[in-house]
Amino acid sequence: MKIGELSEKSGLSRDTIRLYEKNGLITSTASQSETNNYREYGDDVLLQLQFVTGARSAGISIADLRELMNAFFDSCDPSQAENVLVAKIDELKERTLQIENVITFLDAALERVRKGMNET
Amino acid sequence: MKIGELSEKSGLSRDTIRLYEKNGLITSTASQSETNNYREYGDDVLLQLQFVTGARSAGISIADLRELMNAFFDSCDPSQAENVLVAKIDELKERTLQIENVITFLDAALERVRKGMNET
DNA sequence: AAAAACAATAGACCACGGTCCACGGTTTTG
DNA sequence: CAAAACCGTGGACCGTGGTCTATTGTTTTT
Repeated sequence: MKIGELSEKSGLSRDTIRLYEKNGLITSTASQSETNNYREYGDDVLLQLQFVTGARSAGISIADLRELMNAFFDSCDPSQAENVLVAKIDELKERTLQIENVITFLDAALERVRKGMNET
Repeated sequence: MKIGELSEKSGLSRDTIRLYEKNGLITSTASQSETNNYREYGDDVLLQLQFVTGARSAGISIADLRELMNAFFDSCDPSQAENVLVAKIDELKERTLQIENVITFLDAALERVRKGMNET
């Protein structure tokens, strides 16, 4: 499919898709026609974009994502890949801890607010 | 304490502390002396900064944090505060889901990489 | 063929979060 | 007192992630 359709299906703007591709998060196959240089995407790219979108909204940077992609697809140095993966997993677990910390705090605040409302 | 000491204890730069204060995440009491306008911070600010730092590293924006602070301290409209809190909590839970999603994916990738290494 | 819709590229632009710098004032130290 | 260390302010600056625009080229539609 071409970028417009992918944009439609993924919910991302064409610009964002091109940005992701430029940063190596997705790949377009060589264009079909000889007369244009339109990007052509396979269906798998849609799944990849869904993953990327989730990861981005989880706060993972594009650079990190690219590194992860490389670790995932690139078998040239498996022990290196393993290191990257382990490091990122740890980082993400740490992040969830922080978030849960904040949630706990907010829950307490919520409790407090609700009590205050009843007092009135 | 003055900003230098707070910077020392919090591990944040003076600039960052001023930025946070400008954005309403912390508050300094009026300066002691009449001749200067140095900021003066209470011990509680250190705790607040720790919270802010955790929240920031969890990917919560300064603007959101300010909103949360307002919801927390400001009792002028409790039901409004409650709404904000509930919304943010939901948002954070959603975020943890996304992160766990990514972790699962990375765990699978890790597994795969390790298998590949044994094959050799 | 002509118009409309789509695509590529480059570059400007934006918000965010944070750092750095230059300047001038204040306090502390020796 | 003099120098060093500290503080405040304003503005420039930077990287990140994304959007918008202008220009040009291609495909599709009528």
